[in-house]
Amino acid sequence: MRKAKSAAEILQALRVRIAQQRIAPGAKLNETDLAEEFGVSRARVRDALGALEQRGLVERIPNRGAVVMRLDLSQVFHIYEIREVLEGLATRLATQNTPPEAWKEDLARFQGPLKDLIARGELQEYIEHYERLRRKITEAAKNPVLAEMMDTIFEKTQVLIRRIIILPGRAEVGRKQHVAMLQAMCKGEAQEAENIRRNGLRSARLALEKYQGFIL
Amino acid sequence: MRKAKSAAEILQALRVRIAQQRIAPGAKLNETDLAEEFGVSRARVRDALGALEQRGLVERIPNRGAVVMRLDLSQVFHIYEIREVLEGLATRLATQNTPPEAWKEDLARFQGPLKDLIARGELQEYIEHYERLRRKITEAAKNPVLAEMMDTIFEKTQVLIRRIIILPGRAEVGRKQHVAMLQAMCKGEAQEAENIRRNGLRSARLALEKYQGFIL
DNA sequence: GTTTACAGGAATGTTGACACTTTTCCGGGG
DNA sequence: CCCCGGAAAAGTGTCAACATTCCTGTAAAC
Repeated sequence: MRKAKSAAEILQALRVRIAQQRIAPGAKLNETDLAEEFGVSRARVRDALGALEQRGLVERIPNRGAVVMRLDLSQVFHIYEIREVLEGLATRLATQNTPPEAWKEDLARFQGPLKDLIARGELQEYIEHYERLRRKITEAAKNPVLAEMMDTIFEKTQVLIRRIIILPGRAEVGRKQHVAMLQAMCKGEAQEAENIRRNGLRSARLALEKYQGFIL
Repeated sequence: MRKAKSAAEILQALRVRIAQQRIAPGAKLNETDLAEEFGVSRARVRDALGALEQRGLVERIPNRGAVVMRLDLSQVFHIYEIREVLEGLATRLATQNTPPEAWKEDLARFQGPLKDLIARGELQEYIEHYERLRRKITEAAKNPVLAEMMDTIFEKTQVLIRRIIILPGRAEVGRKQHVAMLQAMCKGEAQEAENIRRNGLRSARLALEKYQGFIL
């Protein structure tokens, strides 16, 4: 029984657990157990579960409790179609709002060190750099509503990144696309950067489609 | 005290009330009153308020209750930036998923009768046709996740449509853009339709920017 | 051996009461 | 007249107990 936490903290804790698959898809969330673990009353846990339900991370079946949402393939494609346009928009806005020099160091990182990382198969570290750039772009877009939407939709498929990136040649393809995108951003070509980002996510979706049997 | 309703029904009822501004922005939602009105316990109302909070329709201030979210101008622009790409995507998907003939009758309606409607100032009826087409496109896109997102983001600015449409010449401009979009859809040119829809929403945003003093 | 009925247990849904915070109202003082 | 306590009222946050539903295991019947 840990220290008592607020409802928001419980929500956040469960979000990362689900994103990291520390709770498996389809697993049941026991209200009583969670209440005891977090040191709060069941009502608080229920609030958090309600929020998770609204975010589409769990499904609540009447009288049977909350289970972690299990996403089927079609849903994943739907999400990737949306990510295509949302992240494209974020890229364009970030390019427009930021002086081009700001992306120089990111470009250098993706051209040099990260290439070696991928070659050596250090994918976990590569993922961390990828997510860092993604956050930087999201913030630079300066659109809180967009940031919120991207978060809620991204966390649904976060678990898939690790599986996509190990597909044959996929990591290197993604890196090259990021280099091209960052080059456009360094030149201040917002529209071009948006197009590149969109194409990048579309190719990721197509790779998913091709290898779907190996992923789900 | 009406008939007892489920939590989902209360949520829906409050959603439409807020969308129609039957509850003014900034107004406080009294839990006890709502519970009595809907004939349910306060806990149910609290669940519904929690859902509204997650959707960004109300803001909950500790120990002071839930107030209807009051959207400032910057937020409106942020939302329109997102609508631009989301509705553009929906238009492209709808065009790809549907035989071109399906849009013929909509095109005819926007070319003929609706032009007269606008000329006669029957804006309310025009809005209804507009929203009907919008729903049809959303469904034809066959992407439930996208539909859900468009709904949640659209309902935040729904109240503004009536104010934008009365701007000088705005209704007619919007109609012409819809005609152009539907012509592209009738020819099966999905990419072109997406671009037209995006430009249409951008021009609406610019009109908002220009006349912001008259609207908020 | 399989199936069905039933009882016990476990988990969720619901309610009402209680504690705490904020607001309001009233009276006194400056 | 205005302003400042302070107590009462109203409203929200929290909790624990109760009701209901669902799952499990056992035993009997076919």
